[in-house]
Amino acid sequence: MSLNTIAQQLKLSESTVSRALNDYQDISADTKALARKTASELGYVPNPHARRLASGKADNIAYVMPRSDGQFNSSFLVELMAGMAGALNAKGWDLSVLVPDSIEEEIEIFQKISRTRHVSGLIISRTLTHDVRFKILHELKIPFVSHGRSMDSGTAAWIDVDNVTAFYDMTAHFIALGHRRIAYIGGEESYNFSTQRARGWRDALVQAGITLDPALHQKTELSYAGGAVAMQSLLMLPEPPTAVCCISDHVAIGAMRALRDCGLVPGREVSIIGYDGFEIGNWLEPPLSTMKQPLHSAGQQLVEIVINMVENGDTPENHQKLYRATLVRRGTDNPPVPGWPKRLSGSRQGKNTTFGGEGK
Amino acid sequence: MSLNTIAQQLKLSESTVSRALNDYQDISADTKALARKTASELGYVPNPHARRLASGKADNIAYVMPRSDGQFNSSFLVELMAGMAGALNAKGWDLSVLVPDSIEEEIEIFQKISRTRHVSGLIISRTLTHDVRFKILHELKIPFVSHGRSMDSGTAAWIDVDNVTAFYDMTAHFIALGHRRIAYIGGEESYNFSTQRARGWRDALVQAGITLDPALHQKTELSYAGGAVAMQSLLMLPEPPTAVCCISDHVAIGAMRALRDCGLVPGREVSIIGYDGFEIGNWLEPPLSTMKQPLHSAGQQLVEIVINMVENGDTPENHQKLYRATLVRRGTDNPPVPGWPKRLSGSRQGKNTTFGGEGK
DNA sequence: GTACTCACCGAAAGCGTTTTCGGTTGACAC
DNA sequence: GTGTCAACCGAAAACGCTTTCGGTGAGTAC
Repeated sequence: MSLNTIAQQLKLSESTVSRALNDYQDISADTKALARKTASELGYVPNPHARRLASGKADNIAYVMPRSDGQFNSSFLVELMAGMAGALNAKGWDLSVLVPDSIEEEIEIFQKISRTRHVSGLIISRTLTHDVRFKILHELKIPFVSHGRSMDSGTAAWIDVDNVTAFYDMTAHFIALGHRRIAYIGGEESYNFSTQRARGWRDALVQAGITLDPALHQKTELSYAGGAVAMQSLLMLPEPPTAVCCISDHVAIGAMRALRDCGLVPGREVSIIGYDGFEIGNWLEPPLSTMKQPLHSAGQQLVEIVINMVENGDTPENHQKLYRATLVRRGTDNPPVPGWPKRLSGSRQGKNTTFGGEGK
Repeated sequence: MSLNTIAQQLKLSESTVSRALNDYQDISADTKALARKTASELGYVPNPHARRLASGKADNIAYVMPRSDGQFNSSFLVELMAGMAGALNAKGWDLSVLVPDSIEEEIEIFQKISRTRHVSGLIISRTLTHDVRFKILHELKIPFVSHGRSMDSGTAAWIDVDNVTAFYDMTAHFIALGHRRIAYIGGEESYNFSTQRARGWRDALVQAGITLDPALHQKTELSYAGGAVAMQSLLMLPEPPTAVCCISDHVAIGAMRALRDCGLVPGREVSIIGYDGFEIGNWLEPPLSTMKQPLHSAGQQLVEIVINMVENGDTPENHQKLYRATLVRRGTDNPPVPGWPKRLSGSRQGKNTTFGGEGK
């Protein structure tokens, strides 16, 4: 079941069979056909380790799975990875995953890869606003593409959803519905997408001539609980918002809970739009409006980019692509209602003021 | 940066250095120390391909990711994979993922692995009641462990949650609350866990001397929409149930929606318990009661088992382990209320009778 | 007939390890 | 002094493939 087997059977040399199978130019068409035929008859599959050792190519790419830091629920990962695996499989490459515990460990892994080259390309995600990984990977000369930009992504390859436009659109949609007092619940500035989304929101308000109220910009933990806390703060304001842009569906779901706990109905007194397009939102009461991004194809594109960089030496800078998220209207985006806002602060109406439940 | 480099620097032979680094018995302690020291000074990392080619060992394991067939939302995968990656990393092994499109492709991959041995062990999941993979992997002599049992899992290695007991406990809990008319929403019998969970439900009812009503056993698609449809059918019964055991949190969430659409409150007229322990359930209205299983440690155990089988040749049969799911009471499990059940069939109260939304 | 080209193939040198097998020491016993 | 034995190390053969380089033979040109 090695090259040798085929070579003997065909009375050819190993090298000829090897080149025939790899479609070299200096092998006759007849020989190629013959080699391929007997190879498939014998069920020959080249030994990947030998191949990789000899060629110096690893033929696989690794995806750096975001650390589960409690900040994110990453159910979108599965779809993304399915996209990657599909595209890789078409090439016969492997997908391996790395789950570093800390940024230090992550960097160690990078250094190891750069030494042994046992991984030909890398996909990173969850980029920080300032992200050292771009510099490090560049220096180590490891081909990589990022899912998400960064201040440091410079000439690197990346694909990213257009966060600014997405939140601009979301906010503009609220404005078109008649809202004027529109809040934004986001996360720490360390995450790049967080600042971008805030910018989209701000731009739309400015564009519409609405004066910015800093109190309407909430920064919170990116979790259910974080969304709930932030919404609670908003409701305690002298003049609460009539619409809220949420950085993620999870935050939005937490915010919905805070509304209900104050006796309000999400999408009536206070409209809400989330972000991620999770299917679950469609099964809430009322169904959560959201922005959806195409994850499966994003996964595919990511690997295609890395493969191009590895095989053809493509310039990373030529692979920077922004794609667009689309609004999915469900039940929580509606025109403002009369009689709201009214002042809630002082009169604690919440039936439940602690959030987080049994948590994880 | 190869063995050779170290050998020259130390004026030793490559083979000596190799054995020193691999802790062979026939190398003096001094030499070992020396080799290790300069290896780490030079930042030497052995080339995995060469190592694997020479040793014939792959030092990695692959996880067969369930096909995304729309039947499942697999947000639990991330936690499971994080557990695997952590345990593997401790050993210096790699984790790769396979995402076959069909069972045929999956089997092809298995055969390829058995030929090239480029994967030393396998983890499969989402086992079917009758699952050919057990036989195939056994014949191909690929070390593997399954997350979930099957009728065919026989002497294979597996770890699994005790589905029967979990649903027995769930049902018994309902009975203790005073319910007598308890339904079960499950999936096709082809999934093994589906039949097991149904059995737990049935056993508890029989044990309590409650006569089984076949109409209370709903089989549906394992999705939000499936849960909604099944619950709707239950509500149309001459005598609807007062409590429902759901095979998954997703199904339970769909069922909650169907209840609300009929003007009912989940956990009041009809109690509901789901399964999976998803964090999201805590943020629904009312919060969904559920059963929780420890996924992170399951991932760890899975890889530990495979590694033991690969390295020590452990007998698979000695690695069969059942762990227990625990009830998480939140808001949807309550005693029955007076005035219910009442007959709904005929008087269509649903404000929304189509389910699925824009979903996929 | 010589020279040159071109298409095709084989020989052989890697790739960086592991692992077997044998050989060289020195110590110790008799 | 010979033999024995253990401790330690080196030589060299794998592992299965890729890739360079050179060589053969047929064809074409003159």
